Amino acid sequence: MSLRDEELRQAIELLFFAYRDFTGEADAILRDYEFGRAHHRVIYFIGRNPEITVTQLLVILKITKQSLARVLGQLLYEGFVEQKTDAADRRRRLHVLTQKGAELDSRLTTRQSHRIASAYATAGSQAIGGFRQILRSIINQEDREYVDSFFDDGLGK
Amino acid sequence: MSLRDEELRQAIELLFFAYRDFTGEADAILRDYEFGRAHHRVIYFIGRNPEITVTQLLVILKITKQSLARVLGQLLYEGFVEQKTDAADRRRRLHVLTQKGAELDSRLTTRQSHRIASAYATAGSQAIGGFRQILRSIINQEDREYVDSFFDDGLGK
DNA sequence: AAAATTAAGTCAATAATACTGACGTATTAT
DNA sequence: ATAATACGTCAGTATTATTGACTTAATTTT
Repeated sequence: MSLRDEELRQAIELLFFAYRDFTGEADAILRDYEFGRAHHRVIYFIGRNPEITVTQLLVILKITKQSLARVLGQLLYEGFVEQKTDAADRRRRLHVLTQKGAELDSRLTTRQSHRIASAYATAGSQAIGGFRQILRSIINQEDREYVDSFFDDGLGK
Repeated sequence: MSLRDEELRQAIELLFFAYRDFTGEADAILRDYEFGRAHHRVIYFIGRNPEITVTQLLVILKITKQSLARVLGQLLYEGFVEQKTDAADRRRRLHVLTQKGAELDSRLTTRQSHRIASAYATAGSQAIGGFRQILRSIINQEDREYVDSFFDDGLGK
């Protein structure tokens, strides 16, 4: 195996282990609520994009409507998410986190943020820039647009 | 939301999208074989660690024996993986890829490597270093040992 | 040599997450 | 009026994973 292949295999493994450990901590919290990773993603993206519609969630999450329906239905029923009709287009349902939902989002995100923050803390701003740049390059063009929407205007929405 | 929170949320999203798109391409190939991501991981780690035992696979993959049994059984049955008894300890089964398995591994890994290679190509060695350093920090202590075993001796095994 | 441990394989029952494909209804756009 | 969009829901299925228990074979410990 060439040095180059070895380098690339290492990157593959770094991504595998980092992603697994990164999500593992949140998974453990979710078990208390009898939620899975799918619930986490829905909560996360509603928290990140208040008043997001069903269609927008489907685009971001790239899951089928049926998968989303199950998860979103539970979150609505259990009061983590609230739905309201868009006054401008009454076909649309706008989704926001309730206080309960925001608390869970915060609990989950805090853990993951700490993990990132610790990694950032021991690294310089150059390393952080490299991390971000390379991850961004790995992402498909289509998804990059979403990511960039936060990158561009700094503080996001 | 503070600038710091925004920065950390961006990192969370970078990881989410990068990992999804990174695995998505391989998933598409696997569908042709009626295999899932679990099969990919088993093939990958057998390819990376020839003569690996069942127990070692369980430690790396952190799945249950039953989950592994199903996937590994299929791979053995369909001739992607071969098993031989360890002469030194005849309880152990050593696993290696067959030529067929090595070909699939190569097909999958080549795609993912290209994605990484493109990302690396436009970045400098500093950025690559930052990427690796931060991903490594995100990984749990226990798993870091495995990753480091390849880092340390440069070319690995 | 007997007892304990380890490695592997297998059983049954279950859960979470996702899929395909279709259909109905309300609302908005053409 | 007709077409398109947004949402919700149906039925049926697949994949990946879980827990917990048990057996067999081989090795290590006492």
